[in-house]
Amino acid sequence: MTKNDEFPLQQFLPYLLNQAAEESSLEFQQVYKNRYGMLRTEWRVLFHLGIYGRMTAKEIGERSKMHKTKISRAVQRLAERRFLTRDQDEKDRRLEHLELTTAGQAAYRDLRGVAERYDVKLSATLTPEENRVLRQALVKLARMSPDA
Amino acid sequence: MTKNDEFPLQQFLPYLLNQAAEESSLEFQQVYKNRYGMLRTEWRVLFHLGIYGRMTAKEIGERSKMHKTKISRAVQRLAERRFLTRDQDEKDRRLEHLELTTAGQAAYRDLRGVAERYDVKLSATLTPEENRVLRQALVKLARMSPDA
DNA sequence: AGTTAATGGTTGATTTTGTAACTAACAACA
DNA sequence: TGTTGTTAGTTACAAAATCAACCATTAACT
Repeated sequence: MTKNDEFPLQQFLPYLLNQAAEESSLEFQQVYKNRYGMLRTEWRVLFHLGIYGRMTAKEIGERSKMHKTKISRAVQRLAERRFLTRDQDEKDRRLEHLELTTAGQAAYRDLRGVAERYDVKLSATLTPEENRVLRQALVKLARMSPDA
Repeated sequence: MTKNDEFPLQQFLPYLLNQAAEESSLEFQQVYKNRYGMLRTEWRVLFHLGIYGRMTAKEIGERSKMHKTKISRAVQRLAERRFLTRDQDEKDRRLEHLELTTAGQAAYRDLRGVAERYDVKLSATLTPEENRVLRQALVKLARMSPDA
């Protein structure tokens, strides 16, 4: 009783996207986890600060679409480990400007290198067309602006 | 001090894939969560049984790449809610054959309809080329066989 | 048969996430 | 000034995922 023609689960986009996302994240995850004890939210915050420089938790939330509690906890852990500093805004004391420490910048540069090489490796499994169209389609699905 | 040219985070495949996966899963998640109180692992198990019929937890794990503890707990919850039955194999008493109940089949058919319509909706935001190439590339990245 | 290894599946402890309620600060406006 | 509403960020508690250790059973090998 093999009735495998009922629904193409492997073609269902949310399923397919999750499978591909999980699988393609594994190797990079090993690195930021083993090398710096970071979680996914933490490398994301780290990268935002590394790329865009000094910014507030709110701004990170707007760019990354992560929930503010995730960001709050990631910032806490990164601050404990001295990867970033928190600096209260003088005019609006609700705001905290976050900035990478030297150690944070070093970790960022290191992981950025890993990410760059890993992305090249992943891209190599796809044709040029697949690479181009894939990224384009993903951006649409994530409803993100292509640059940002 | 805006130094946003350092690393194209939005082009980093694991990041992009996760963003797209999360975003594109939200709407479907609302349905299986609100309508049946299911978790992601649970609808996945339900679908596997709905599509392929009677099978064991191990077989589900091989197809879905979910960890066995996730599957074990999903099966428990689905069994409690009478969406599936567990039937011990006579020859190898370690094995349990799982099968959807009538209620489980009804839930599967309902959710499958939702999934089909949702997939059409998602596809509609992409061009035909994007749809074709996207799925093709995702299958490669997920290291899955296209049909299954 | 008896011992050891491997397998299918479960459980418990810990970590991580999600949700909602919360605090402190600011804004708007009477 | 006082009241009400927002906003940035935190915290508390429940829900869920992770990881390793664990049974029970079967397989493999002597």
